[in-house]
Amino acid sequence: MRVATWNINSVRIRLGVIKSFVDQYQPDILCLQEIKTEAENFPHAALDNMGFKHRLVRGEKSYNGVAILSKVPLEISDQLTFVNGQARHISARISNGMELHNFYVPAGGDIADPEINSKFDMKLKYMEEVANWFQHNRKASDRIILLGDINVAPGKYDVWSHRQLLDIVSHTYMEKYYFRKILNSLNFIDAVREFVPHHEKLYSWWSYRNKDWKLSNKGRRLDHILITEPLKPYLTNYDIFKSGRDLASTSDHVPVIIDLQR
DNA sequence: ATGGTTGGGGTCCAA
Repeated sequence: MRVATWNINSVRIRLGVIKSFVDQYQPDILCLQEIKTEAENFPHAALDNMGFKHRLVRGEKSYNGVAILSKVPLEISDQLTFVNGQARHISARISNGMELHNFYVPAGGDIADPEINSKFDMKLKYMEEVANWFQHNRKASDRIILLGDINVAPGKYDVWSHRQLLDIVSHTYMEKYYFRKILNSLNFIDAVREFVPHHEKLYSWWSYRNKDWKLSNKGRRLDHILITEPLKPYLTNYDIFKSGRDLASTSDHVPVIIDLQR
């Protein structure tokens, strides 16, 4: 089973690039973040035509919003709301006993100080509540996938320059502390790093604000797929659709993919 | 130190 996560930065304007990705990678489950639409305006027909007969959508107007698109049946699970009422989480149970949690963690604004930037404060609190929820409501022996745009680059080699980004939101010690708390809540495994050594640079996002994203290559790994220990034996492959960043009118994030083989 | 770009909705906010 192939599972992918993609911050799509508006689902309605990206149907073309979603089709390109789906044709090339054939994911069984595609989790989207930042769909930027209310559920009633979600482009169900177009995604149904791409083979996703099962869809769970939690949207809001203009901002945020998440969706799970699937070729295999889904059963809606919790829709968690932390810190504020925003649409940043949706989850589903899959027939083989797995539970999938799709998150869009707050970006946190520009200033990395919770005292003067309420958005950064909200991000830290959000991550703390995610960690607490898993610790209290699930077990490390459960089969759980936690994925999405976590908006944290946790490792030195998850950013283009560790030194230059130490005080930049997404790579501060505070955010890395709470990322670690989420990992520790159920002993999650960072699936992609099972395949790529920690000293190799790896990104899933490149800003729009560069003339040539590939030339400057100032990327960060903000999108993650975490799995609990019972799923580790099934993890056979990963991919990051880096060339997708070159598609016309695409998101600033690219899809991150894993394969779980039965 | 600053500005660079994108999307949504509505003449600005969030990323």
